[in-house]
Amino acid sequence: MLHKHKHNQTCCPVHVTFPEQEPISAEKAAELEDLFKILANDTRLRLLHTLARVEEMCVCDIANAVDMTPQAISNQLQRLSDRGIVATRRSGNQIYYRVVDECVVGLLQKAMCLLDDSEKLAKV
Amino acid sequence: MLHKHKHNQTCCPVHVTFPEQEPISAEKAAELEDLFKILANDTRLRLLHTLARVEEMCVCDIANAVDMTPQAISNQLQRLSDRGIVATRRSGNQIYYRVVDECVVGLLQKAMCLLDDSEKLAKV
DNA sequence: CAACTATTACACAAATCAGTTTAATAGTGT
DNA sequence: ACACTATTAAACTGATTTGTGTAATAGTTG
Repeated sequence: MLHKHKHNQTCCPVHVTFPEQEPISAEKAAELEDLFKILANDTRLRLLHTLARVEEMCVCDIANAVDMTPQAISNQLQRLSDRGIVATRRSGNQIYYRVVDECVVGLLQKAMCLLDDSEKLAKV
Repeated sequence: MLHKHKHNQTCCPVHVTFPEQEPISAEKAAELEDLFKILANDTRLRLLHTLARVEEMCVCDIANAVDMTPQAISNQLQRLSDRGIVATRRSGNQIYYRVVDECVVGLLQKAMCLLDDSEKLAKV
């Protein structure tokens, strides 16, 4: 039952080790917590995934895309903007959001891939 | 100011796109949220990082390593165990924890790498 | 300026969460 | 059986978070 790794996965490494001997610093752990926290919300994840597939999109269009109110969307876009993950551009009445931190999207992509892997494993 | 990507980073892809045209499903977003949530806590991150560097470790040793009470540690280890990220083995009085989900550790490693990248960028 | 649209700001209520405290459980040694 | 250690369970508190409702702001159009 412990033979979890079939070596036919697309994301998971066979074995991960941390080369450094030192434990992670409390400061770095806090930074990591912040990073994961911003991704630990299904609304923000859907916003990010939506924005990652287009050049830019205005709030009401995003709200329609995820079927939520513009207020709720604006709340979360603000948080993504505060972290520098997305940025805005005003054009008339609309405010257009776009992804500027590709790294975070890369992390999201990796996480989605991991989930797919475990689903595959679960089906065996 | 928008030229963020210097192409000398170690983790961040230059540009990430999601090949699929469909938006992420609410169900998958919820799964992702759960995955990131478990990582969105500095205590759990320190536990994971500690465990990823050894074969296995008992609760009191982990508690010492991160300088917290065994009760607090046990709380979080339980949550990691519930998700199948770590597993336990009893030996006498001690209960030894070990990492069994290397994928999650891989995600942690990638996140740490991203943070290092942004620090490097910030210093420029 | 007035009416309208798009977005954000703010206060709020419900839910979730982390660490503490206290108590219970499991195993060891005498 | 008893004392002891290691770990977990359960209840509790304070803090954080999310979407909602309402109001405010910015821009457009007539």
